[in-house]
Amino acid sequence: MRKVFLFMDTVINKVDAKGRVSLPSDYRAIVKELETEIVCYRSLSLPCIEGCLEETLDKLATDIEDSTDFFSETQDNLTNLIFGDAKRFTFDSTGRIMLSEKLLKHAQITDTAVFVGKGRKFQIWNPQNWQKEEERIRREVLKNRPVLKKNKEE
Amino acid sequence: MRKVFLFMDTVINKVDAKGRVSLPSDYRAIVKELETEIVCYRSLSLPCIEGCLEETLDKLATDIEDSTDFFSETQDNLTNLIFGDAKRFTFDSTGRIMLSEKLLKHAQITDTAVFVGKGRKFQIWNPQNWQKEEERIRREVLKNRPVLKKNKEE
DNA sequence: TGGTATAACATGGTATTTTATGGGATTCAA
DNA sequence: TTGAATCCCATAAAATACCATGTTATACCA
Repeated sequence: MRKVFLFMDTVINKVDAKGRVSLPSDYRAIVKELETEIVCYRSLSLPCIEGCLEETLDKLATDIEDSTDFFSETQDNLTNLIFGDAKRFTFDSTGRIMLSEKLLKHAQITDTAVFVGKGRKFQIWNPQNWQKEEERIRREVLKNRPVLKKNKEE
Repeated sequence: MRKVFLFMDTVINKVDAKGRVSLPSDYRAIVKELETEIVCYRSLSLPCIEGCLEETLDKLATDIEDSTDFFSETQDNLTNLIFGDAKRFTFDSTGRIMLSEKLLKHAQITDTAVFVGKGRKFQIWNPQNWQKEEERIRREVLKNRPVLKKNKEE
């Protein structure tokens, strides 16, 4: 039994006419072992789909409760945006999930999708968009390398 | 049960046409005893593959979560770069892992690879590149030797 | 200490399994 | 009843497990 569960790697899969995509087998293994489900929602800031385990969203709910006021507009807005958008996605016997029109449109995905591991989360991108975004991030992080180091060493 | 786990030594192994390489047996022993897995990714600054234990990356994920905000751009950038590139590598009954095209290309490895221990991490190099890098490092350390000594004795 | 037996290892090759993906059948709901 | 969602089957390719062999390192004994 493994001890660590991380979404990793970058894999490109096809999206068929019905909107079906194979979830990367590594991701499936995590879902199965933890006996949980995948949840997907539109990224708040980027043109991509974001996914995580149900547990992770549960933790987020707690964090939002703890860090914002029950009656605050912030809490209202956040919870509406996130949980109003999120949805469970179970995969079939061949390992595919069916992404909704809403999600596909937001990420501008048509016939190909890129899964990008983010540790506790992952993202699903249009391949061209992801390529641009990756280049942007590399430039950004290399420029600010001291920041990365600082975080690591603390 | 041993108390110390360090990747050490420098081992040269062949890479076959499928990209298979024997993981040094010492490394395998660590993975087995800790009941964990190896994770590899492209070095951010050098033309080599870097590897560590899954636990190490898990700790990093936790550190990033703790030191940056769930919605922050910093967290986004970092996790994309690190976990998007990293991948689990399990070895078969004969002790081999299968390196991906992406990794081999980044490290300019074709038919031979050098494993270099780095303590908690290790690196995999193209033999010629490693030779040059080692010479560079030796020169560098000799140049700064007084500083090194000073630190030790204080 | 020297020599031999034994075990571990690296590595080439092959067999088996898993995975991605297209297509069709069945079920469900509006 | 029609469109959509779910399930099931088929297939090719890729990943993985397994087997065999020569070599090196280790353990053992005289």
